[in-house]
Amino acid sequence: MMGEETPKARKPRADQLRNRERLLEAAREVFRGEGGSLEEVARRAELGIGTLYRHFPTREALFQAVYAREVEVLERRAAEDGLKDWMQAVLQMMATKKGMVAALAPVFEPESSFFSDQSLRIRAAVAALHARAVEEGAVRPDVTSDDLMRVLMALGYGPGADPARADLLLEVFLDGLRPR
Amino acid sequence: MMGEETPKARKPRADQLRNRERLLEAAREVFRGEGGSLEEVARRAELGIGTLYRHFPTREALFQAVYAREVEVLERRAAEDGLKDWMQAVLQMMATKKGMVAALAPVFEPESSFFSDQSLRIRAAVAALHARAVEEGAVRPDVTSDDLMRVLMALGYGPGADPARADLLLEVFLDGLRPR
Amino acid sequence: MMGEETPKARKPRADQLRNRERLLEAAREVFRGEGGSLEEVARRAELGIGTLYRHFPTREALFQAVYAREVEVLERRAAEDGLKDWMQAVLQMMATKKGMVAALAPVFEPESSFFSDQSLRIRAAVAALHARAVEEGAVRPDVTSDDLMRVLMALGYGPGADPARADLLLEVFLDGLRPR
Amino acid sequence: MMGEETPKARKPRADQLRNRERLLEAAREVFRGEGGSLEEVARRAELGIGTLYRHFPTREALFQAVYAREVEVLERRAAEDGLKDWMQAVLQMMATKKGMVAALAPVFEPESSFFSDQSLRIRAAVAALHARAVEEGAVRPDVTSDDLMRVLMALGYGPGADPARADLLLEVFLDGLRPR
DNA sequence: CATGAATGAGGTTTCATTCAT
DNA sequence: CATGAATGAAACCTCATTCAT
Repeated sequence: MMGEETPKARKPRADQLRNRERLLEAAREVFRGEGGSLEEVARRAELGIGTLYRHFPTREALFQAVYAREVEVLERRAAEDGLKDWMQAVLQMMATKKGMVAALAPVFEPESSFFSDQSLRIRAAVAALHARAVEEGAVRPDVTSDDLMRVLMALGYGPGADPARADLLLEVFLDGLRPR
Repeated sequence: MMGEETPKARKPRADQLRNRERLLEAAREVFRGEGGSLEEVARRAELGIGTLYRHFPTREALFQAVYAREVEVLERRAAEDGLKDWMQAVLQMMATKKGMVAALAPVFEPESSFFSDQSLRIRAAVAALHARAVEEGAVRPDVTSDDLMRVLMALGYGPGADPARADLLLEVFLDGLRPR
Repeated sequence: MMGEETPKARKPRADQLRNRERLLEAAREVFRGEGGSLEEVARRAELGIGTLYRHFPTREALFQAVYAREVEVLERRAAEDGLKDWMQAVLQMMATKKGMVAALAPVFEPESSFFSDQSLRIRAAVAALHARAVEEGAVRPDVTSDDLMRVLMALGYGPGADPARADLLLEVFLDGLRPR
Repeated sequence: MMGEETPKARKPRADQLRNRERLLEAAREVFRGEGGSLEEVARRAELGIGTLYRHFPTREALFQAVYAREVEVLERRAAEDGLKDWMQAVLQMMATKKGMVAALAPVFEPESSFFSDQSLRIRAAVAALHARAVEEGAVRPDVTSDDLMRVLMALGYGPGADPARADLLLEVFLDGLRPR
């Protein structure tokens, strides 16, 4: 398979990391478009399917690896920003790095327990943000931190989501969030 | 297969329509629950797979037909209800008739041009609702009618959407929607 | 796939039974030789893999179907013959109809509960044979009816089994079986 | 991988043998339990798969090597024991060291010519045992030494074989073996 | 018209084997 | 020599679609 593209050249061992990157990059591209077979990921990375499986023994594992990094960034920013800034930043990232979006979706589906690690971490981060905002009176107390995530996911990812409108709708929502 | 149920009677005409209905109903049920093969649809409709294909020559065709149905209901209600009532009703329907949700998603994806007919009709309906609401001062004029659809999709369908929270979040949005 | 062999000819519906037979025959041949993929069975039957799966939705189902018939024959004869005659007959069948042999193996593996139906039936038949033989004083009472089956399996199927020797060894066993 | 266990030492020679042993031991364990990939063998031996292949260039080669080992033991005992003791011992070994059983099976399949070396040796050993037993009048002369092997294989390995019953059935057989 | 058997492409996964390091 | 990453053939299974009856 590879042989057809580089008849003689044999990939050296040190390329392992490189291959991993290739697979992740390919996976990012493929997962973007709803669906996508692992075979396609391998093909796009110009690697054998076996290689993919060596690096990521299950579909889930690949998924997680693709998105782990994105989630980390979000988590970090949650610690630094205020609620509004953070939400705006998230929308921004969603607009530009489409990969992250797909990443977050499963995180907030309670069923998917295998994402628990990342899920827990980011939820904790958002919970802190939320708590601060409630204290400051910027958020009605009957709206939970999970609600905030939901809205974010929806605005950035839901069907019909449009980055160009997301900011405005976020503002609308934040306006509505203030306790009456 | 069907022959066993209607041993003698060779119904001529109305059965056609009946079958179409059965198929649509079955498709709705099957598409609801994440996936489902056409074979399963046919089985549930107690019809042969061949019959399904006579009525709907591709999977897409069946999808569209199912979706047309739901959209009509929404359209009708849009003419009767006020904005808030309508939105609540839509959320309600989303919560109970999961099929509709899946149906609507493509409507707001601009790429899917084959849905254009229904898409245009419901958009027109919502536009009317929106116009009234803006006139009444219930909606900031910089929020478009498509934005309203987005919000609905988001609350009812987006990742992590939870019917139990949707009503509250809709209220928050509507609060935020009022011109300052 | 079939098309390549019979470019125009389309198999008529009535061939369904024929196909079933073809699959069973192919399975018998393939299963004979330790292992064998379902794909190979389909290939040998000159049918698509999908067809195989339509007829036998699981590997187990195919297995059972292949051997159900053989077991029936054994069962019938058990009712008619005496112990020695029956055992000789079984060895005879094992020697000629290799399929049956493979059939019986799982029957006497206690783990495979899915064969329980056939397993139970034939065991019952042998138990009756055994009971009669014990009464007649032809079989030591500490040898069970399952033991008898074991011996048969061993002589007819075990590694190195040789039909040409089986009769003699059976005789040896029967001699040994007499209560001292 | 191994490097981590032996950080500095570059053992020159004896390690080779050691590795071979480790691989054989691991293979024995793995082959025991129905299947098992070569990768698993290597892992269990705490060696690289490449190393495995250096020692045993094909799966078959490994199999044979494992088998040779077991057969040697049997051969040695055949020289020391009497027939009954030896047969009991074999059954004993079969019950505890399942690996050996799988190993022996091919020996008595006349098709597998590659096992000929070991096959010949053990056959010779059994032939000697058999000859002695015939002389002593313990074995009907029309029963061959291969027959003895067959029975043994079958009782210990055939379908439905049960170590708990094997001893009794062996006794039955030996009883039957006595010339009338 | 209705039926459902047949098809095979395509997805997932495993594993023996090769080869650069 | 030892290593293990890479490979891809091959197994398993599902499902949209076609077509003879």
